[in-house]
Amino acid sequence: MDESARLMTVLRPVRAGNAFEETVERLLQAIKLGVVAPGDKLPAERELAARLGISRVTLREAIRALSDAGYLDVRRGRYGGAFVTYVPPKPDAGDLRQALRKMGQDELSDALTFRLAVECGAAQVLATCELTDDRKAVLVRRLAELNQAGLDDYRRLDTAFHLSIAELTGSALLATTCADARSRISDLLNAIPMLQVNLDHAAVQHQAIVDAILAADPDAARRAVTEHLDGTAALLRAFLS
Amino acid sequence: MDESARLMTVLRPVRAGNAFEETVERLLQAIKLGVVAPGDKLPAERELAARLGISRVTLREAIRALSDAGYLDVRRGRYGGAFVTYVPPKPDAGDLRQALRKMGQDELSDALTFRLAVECGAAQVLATCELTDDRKAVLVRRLAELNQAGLDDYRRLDTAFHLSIAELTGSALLATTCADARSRISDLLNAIPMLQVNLDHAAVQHQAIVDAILAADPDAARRAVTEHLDGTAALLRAFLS
DNA sequence: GTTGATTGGGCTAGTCTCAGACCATTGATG
DNA sequence: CATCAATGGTCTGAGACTAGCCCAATCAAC
Repeated sequence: MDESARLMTVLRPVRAGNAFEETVERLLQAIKLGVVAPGDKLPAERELAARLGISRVTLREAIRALSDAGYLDVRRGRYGGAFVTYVPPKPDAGDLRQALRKMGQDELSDALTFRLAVECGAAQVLATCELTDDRKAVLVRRLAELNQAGLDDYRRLDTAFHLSIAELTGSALLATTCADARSRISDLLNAIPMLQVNLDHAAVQHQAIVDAILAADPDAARRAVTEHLDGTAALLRAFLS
Repeated sequence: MDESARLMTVLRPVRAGNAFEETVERLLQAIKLGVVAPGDKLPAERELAARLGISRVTLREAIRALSDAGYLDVRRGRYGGAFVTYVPPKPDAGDLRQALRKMGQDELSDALTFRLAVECGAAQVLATCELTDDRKAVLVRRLAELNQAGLDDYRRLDTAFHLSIAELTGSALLATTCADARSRISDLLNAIPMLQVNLDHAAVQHQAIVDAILAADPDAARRAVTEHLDGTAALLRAFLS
């Protein structure tokens, strides 16, 4: 709150861990957010190492760790690669309680507040842009895909829908930040039992978000996103008690 | 926009540079945001290295570079340390144009969008919280300090005011993100000539932001922040043309 | 003055990380 | 069946980074 708090904020660790650990986290983020869907493969090692700005040796250590942990299946030879084998565990109230306890109240609160702020910010910015028709089409298509999703694909397409909002603003920084915010709670979201009631609710809220953005009404967009995310947060907090 | 865009977002470089470069950036952020005011000193090397999670050797290289560049004055012995000598250059339209050109249209647009989203998000979250009296007091005090500021202190106290909004939400992630967003354009902001008209305008807008937060009106908070930041963005864009 | 605590300055041995080269495997293609 | 391009697997030497230690300078307190 005072000046020293700001020192803590800015003079925080420069690196979250060593190159290996950070690489594992990044790959895990790509896998758990469904950026590379189950059955798909990661880019080739040489290309991926270049994209991540690390050496092949370090990347391979990370891939090895994820392979050992059962997230990836690595195959050699042409048309080989690191294939994603991870499928999110079935939603389970017990797992959720355990994950919530492991995360800790403060960290959970921080993550939820962070997500609320950046997703609301992204939506209201998008509602302020003059969207081209094809951008509008992307948004509508993502919503349609989500609504047609089966239970197995729901979380992945839900993620895709939410991230699309940030991406469509055209700000890479904002897209990155929203992806980061979501990945911090993706395990929790995946563990929430999917009741038809909740899915119906979410569908209505998703539609409200899209309507507000297409209507260029930032206040409505803000309220719609807040209502949607507050619903999820309330669900999580209910399991915590 | 499509799936490959999301790959770019998530599989971005793990590290922005080597430890030395990242440390220089971090210290520069602390200096330019005024987290350590001119004349103040950084924490002792041993403590700072621990906070930043790097070795003293690397930290010293960074401090040496900033000392050579005229940002710091390093003194040995007890009560010594690395004292901040940097004072923001006088606002200058020519410098601003040069900085804007150097940054590039896309990067500028990204940074401005990012800042708008996260600061709006922070303000509306704060307007949704049930604020304790002392948190309200912090906000009001920061605003008062800013209003009493002379031209030399204005930018630093303006930064302090804006960052306080994010800090008061209690989310460290959000505070960090807002600090990052601001530091990306701090050089530009510092170069904007300070006309009394603009300062008066800003004061009214700052008051509107605080009023909306204290009134627990997130829509009003969102609009007030948007109006304020749009004003700054318009000023910058005017200089770019 | 002398002392002692605190601070920056510097050295070393060891670990992490990297770039680049080369090897081994695979499977579509001809 | 032979080819060959793409891919993972491996090694090496060089450079970056670290932890820990001790030295040198400074200045308030005694």
